[in-house]
Amino acid sequence: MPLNAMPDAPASGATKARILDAAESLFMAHGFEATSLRAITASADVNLAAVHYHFGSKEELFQSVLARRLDPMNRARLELLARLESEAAPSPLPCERVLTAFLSPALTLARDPARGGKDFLRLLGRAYADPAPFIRHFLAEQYGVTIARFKAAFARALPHLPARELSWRLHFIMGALSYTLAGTDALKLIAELNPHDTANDEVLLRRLAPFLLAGLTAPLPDPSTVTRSLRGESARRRRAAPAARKPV
Amino acid sequence: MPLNAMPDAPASGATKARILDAAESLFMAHGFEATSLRAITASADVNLAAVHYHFGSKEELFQSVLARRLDPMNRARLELLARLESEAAPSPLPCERVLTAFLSPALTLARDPARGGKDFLRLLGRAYADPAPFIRHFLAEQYGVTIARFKAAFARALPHLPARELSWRLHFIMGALSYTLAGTDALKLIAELNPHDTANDEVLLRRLAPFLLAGLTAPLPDPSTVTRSLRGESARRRRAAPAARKPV
DNA sequence: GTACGATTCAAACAAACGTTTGAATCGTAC
DNA sequence: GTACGATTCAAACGTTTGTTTGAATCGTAC
Repeated sequence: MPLNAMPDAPASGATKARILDAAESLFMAHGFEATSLRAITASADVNLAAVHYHFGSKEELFQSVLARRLDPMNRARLELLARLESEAAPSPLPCERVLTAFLSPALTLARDPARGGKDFLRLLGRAYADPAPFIRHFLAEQYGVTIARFKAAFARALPHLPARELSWRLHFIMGALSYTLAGTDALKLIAELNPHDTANDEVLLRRLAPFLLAGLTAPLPDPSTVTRSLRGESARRRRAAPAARKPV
Repeated sequence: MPLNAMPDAPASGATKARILDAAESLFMAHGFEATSLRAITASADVNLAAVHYHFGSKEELFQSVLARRLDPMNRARLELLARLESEAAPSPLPCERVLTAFLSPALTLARDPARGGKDFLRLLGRAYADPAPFIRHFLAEQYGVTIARFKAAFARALPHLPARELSWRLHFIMGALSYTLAGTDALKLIAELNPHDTANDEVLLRRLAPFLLAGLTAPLPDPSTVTRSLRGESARRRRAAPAARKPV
């Protein structure tokens, strides 16, 4: 009898893939430490030892879960950036299009080739905030060249921006992006974001992009602007010369 | 012999505080799940059972660690906002000063009353991304009124911005802030941010504020702007009508 | 059918976990 | 000094953890 090529057969050779799917979902929901291998293998309906047979350890499983989708996403980012740059040549690619090249592959992934796209992005958002060395090393290796490439593209688009300022702003962008992707129900903290919005990642990124672009192209900070009113001497100055305030 | 009031005595009544300090540091470094009570009590040099005697459980200890600094910080935020608003009355408080009222107490905390200020902010950044129910419930209760209050202040400063758009942008702000505060060495991913920068939180927030302000006051998103080039038809349009691009 | 590498399985491993217990100790009021 | 509540302590509780083992099973080539 033909045992192979059955679409929903649990005993097919897809044990490895089923472990990856279950692990992705559970790691996303509870984090790396709080997810046990027994919970994963039970959810995937495979034997406990299968994880070590196919992946070697829990940490390697986690890295495989990330790499399965991160790898193609970063490749798509680099390819899209190269394509847009060659189209715009010889003039440098404008800032908002570099940003598009960075965000849109994430959007495509969120819209889910196969299943788990959104779960994965939330997992990725969590991984960014995890200080575990094996996670940080993995992300650094996986993201290093991509970030460097985009940083160079942004530097060309924003020649007036000092390199260190650009580094910080890319850091802020990664923060807003990963936090948004992590999509904890901290949303409910803020307000009446209806379920429609949270479900539609395209709407989400269409709102995120202008926000990030504005921050990226913001004027350079003025040393006296932000921390001025914090020491308690703002009352008199505020009333005396309100027009002296900088239009940040 | 006078056993009390010794500054560095390990046997003083400060057992509870020593547990809080050690827990704050270790929770920051390894997260909630990956930090064991045995590691905490060993670091604090107290008996293992002291945690349950003084706090009841590991989860309640975690909440106490957060509340010890979050409570005063949010109170300072609300008081500063009220002070600035009353100074600006009857005109509404401008956007950048509402943002200042939100950020500067975090800066003050980072500059460390006593010790552990920076460790705590990194811990808080991690907690934002943690989906554990008891953490989310705690943060929602702790932050609910503060966020609502600031949202109202921002709404007065930005009357043209739809309420839902404002909610999203506050969400992005929380993301960039918490990710920055979490301060994982993802910094090293991006670039040559020298140690001086990462050590100086004032510099950090002075760079974060203009970024966030620009995003907050960005023009409303244009439906066709962001996702346009993502489908693959951008080449012809880009060359044909470059002037049609919106100056987002 | 027989042999063999790849895979799955039930069972057990030692270690670490959060939590509980009950006695020992401390500080203070009588 | 005696009594008492608050606190500390060593030890053990039962569970769960990641990992390992060795035999059973499968799929395929001879």
